[in-house]
Amino acid sequence: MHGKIRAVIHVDMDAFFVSVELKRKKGLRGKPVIVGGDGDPQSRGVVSAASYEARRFGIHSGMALRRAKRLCPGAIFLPVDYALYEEESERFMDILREYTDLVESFGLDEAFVEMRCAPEEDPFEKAITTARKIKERIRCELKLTATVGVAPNKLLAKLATELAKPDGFMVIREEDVERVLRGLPVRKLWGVGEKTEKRLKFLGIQTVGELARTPLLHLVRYFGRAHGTMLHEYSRGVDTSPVVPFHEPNSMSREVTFEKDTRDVYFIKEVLYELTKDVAKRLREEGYRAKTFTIKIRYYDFKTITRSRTVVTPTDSLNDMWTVVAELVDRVDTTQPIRLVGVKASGLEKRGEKGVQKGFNYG
DNA sequence: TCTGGGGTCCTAGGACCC
DNA sequence: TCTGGGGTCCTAGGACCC
Repeated sequence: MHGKIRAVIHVDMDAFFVSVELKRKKGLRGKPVIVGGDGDPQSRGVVSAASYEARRFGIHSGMALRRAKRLCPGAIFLPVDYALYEEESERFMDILREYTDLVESFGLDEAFVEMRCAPEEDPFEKAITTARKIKERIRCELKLTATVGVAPNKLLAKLATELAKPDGFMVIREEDVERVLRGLPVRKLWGVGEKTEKRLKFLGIQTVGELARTPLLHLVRYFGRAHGTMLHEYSRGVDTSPVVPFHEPNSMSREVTFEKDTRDVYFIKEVLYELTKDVAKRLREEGYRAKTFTIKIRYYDFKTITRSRTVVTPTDSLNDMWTVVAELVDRVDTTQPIRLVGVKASGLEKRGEKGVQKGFNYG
């Protein structure tokens, strides 16, 4: 017994931040352009997006700007302009929402789309037709290119765009799944990052096909229940997660890396106060209260610690929050140079909604 | 080489309760 | 005197994603 075949579309904008910048700086087309940090390649920051010309030098997102500069001294570095990309992202999402309300944004430049389908319709054919229209409208109306994937679930739709980039279109049907996954390096699978790739390699597992042949019990033993089960399912192309248009936030945070490491406690407290202020402001703007507060400290050697405290009554008051945060700061070692500090509010509760009554007995 | 900032989810141990 | 099992919450750390 299985449900109706689904068809999920994944849309992924190509080199989004860079492409948006090129719309207002047409002279930079065809050049190695890098968007990241404050635009100064000597500052502490990373690449947020690189043009395909820059990628040819081995530059990719997440790379330190200093290193990118070394790899490609002639590259043009631009500061991140979130407000601009958000605006463009809105236009992108608006196009998608014209076809269905089942649009799940995933960052500014990606989204999953699922069509509602009448019983007599073929969801795959409907999705493919829609996907083509979407790609064309992004090209015409936004003057940007996107890669679009269509597959039976989110996992495979995202994999399709990954394989078809840039400016691509790829369909993975149920009958293609085994063939597509078999020879793929495990790193291409959603949820397999650097660490998991290393551990799998150590176990002699390099391809998704090999992963699929590994017994579930084996994987659970090595990676824990959740992760092991996930690896087992994903290696077979199995993913039942729905397209969810809206997620309630679980946390709100602000953090900042200093240009130079510091041991100045007063300075650290000042910065944390500003970050706390920002988080408090956001909580109030969006109508949440939080009951757990966490500070994060990253030392010069990248060792990172967190200290948190949960209060009984959720709050959005700066005074309450700062009282907790200041107390947490006193619990950390400030004799070693610090490169980053952060503040996080979690355990969020929508303002006006009382917490669920504890011990209430239904039925 | 030298590693952002904003998130998500999971694990593991201890406290506490029934 | 010794021994349960299940559940939830809290804290700290870690992997992963864009």
